[in-house]
Amino acid sequence: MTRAEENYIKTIFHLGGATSQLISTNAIAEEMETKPSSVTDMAKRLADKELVNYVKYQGVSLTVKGVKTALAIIRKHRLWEVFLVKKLDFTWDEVHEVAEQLEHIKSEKLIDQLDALLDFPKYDPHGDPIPSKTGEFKERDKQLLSELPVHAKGVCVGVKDTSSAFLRFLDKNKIALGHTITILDKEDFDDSLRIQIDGRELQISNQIATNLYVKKE
Amino acid sequence: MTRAEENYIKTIFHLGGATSQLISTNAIAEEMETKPSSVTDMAKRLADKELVNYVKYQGVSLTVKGVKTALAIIRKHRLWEVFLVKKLDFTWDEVHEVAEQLEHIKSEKLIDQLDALLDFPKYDPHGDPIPSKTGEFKERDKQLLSELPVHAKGVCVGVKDTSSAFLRFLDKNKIALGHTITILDKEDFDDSLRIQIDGRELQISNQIATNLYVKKE
DNA sequence: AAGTATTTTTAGATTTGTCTAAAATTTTAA
DNA sequence: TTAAAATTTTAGACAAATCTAAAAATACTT
Repeated sequence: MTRAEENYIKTIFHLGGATSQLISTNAIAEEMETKPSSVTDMAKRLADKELVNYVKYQGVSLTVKGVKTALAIIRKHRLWEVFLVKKLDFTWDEVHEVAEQLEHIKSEKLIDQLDALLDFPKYDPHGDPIPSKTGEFKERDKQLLSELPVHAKGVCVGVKDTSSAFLRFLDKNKIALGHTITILDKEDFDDSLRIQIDGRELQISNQIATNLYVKKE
Repeated sequence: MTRAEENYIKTIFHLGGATSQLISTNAIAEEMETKPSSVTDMAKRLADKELVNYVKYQGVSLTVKGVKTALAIIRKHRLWEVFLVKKLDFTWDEVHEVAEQLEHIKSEKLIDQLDALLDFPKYDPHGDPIPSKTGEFKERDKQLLSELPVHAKGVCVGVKDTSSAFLRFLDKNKIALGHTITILDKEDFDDSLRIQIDGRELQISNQIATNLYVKKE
């Protein structure tokens, strides 16, 4: 498996998951910041290797083998993210770029031992679940903060947007995974929220609330 | 810098160090298990980037910039080796292959933090010195065990051959870095040695003795 | 010093992954 | 339902890194 192939597989999983829904070459090209014609070329190569089903003019979906491959890469990516934050004091907005490189390192022992060093973490620094060695992968029970009714309480368990800008905003406002958030009030006009977190009161925009995952209490 | 370029720079340093001695394309090809014609191509590319001096039909040597690059890669390689052994329980014969991959990861913060996590180690698991961030690099004062006279004492500080076969031999015979070795006797016929190590007596061949570095006491 | 052997380079081909521009197909919409 | 718009594929080109086979340069040897 080449690095490029791995990146395509990961992107296809990101866009379509394990479903058989066909993902267009255009969508993949957009996500990977490349051209549709390049995607077509790669789609054929991946189909030859039985990692994807490719239907001309329709798109691609991952085969069982492709899903397995994708989960292995995601497992590596997220374990490395945990390592960077827990052991090397990276902030959660710094990890992605380096993990993108580390995820391609080939060594089963390396990943198994890293998993052990980190105490077999279940979630990465953004709250996303880490697939097990065998590819088990349970999406956490969660919902967007914006979907909670007034007076409801939830524990912050993840972020949808993982951009540096958003993550740094959260750091600046001391909003971190594990914190309990209570919705004090909703503003109909702009859908902004008044929340309580960590004993503080905060006014947050709808854009923030639609990118924060919470687990209802 | 591409991965291939980095590997060439590393090999040239390995064969010629920081000297201006020209290394033949043949020697490089042999070391890298590739063809001399491929080395010629790369030599031109590296010369374009001012990483090597290339003299047609004579060979290449590293420029100052090339040496700096080589030391940065070696620093990364050796720090990762320490990490694998100290944190992930790799044995010293398992680290090379994985470190070959990890040494190409690009992130200054990653290496700085890794260095700190490992407590700023001075030597890698094979006893080779780790260049500092600024490229400082002092070869340890050492000599081959085979060069020691009878009754001399030395501390084991490194290995010349880093093959799995040799390293596993050392493990099996409980010869490790830091152990004190005393030469009890030399056999003229085959240059084998009778040594004392860790309270035990051991007969070792000349081939072993010419691949073990000690620091005379 | 000339001729052979060795080393090194050049020329041309291959693979991977990418691109642009043009052709083919599918979708949308009047 | 047919023309226009959008999407997707093909064709041809390019760069990196490699190879083989042949040519060129250097080194050895008598």
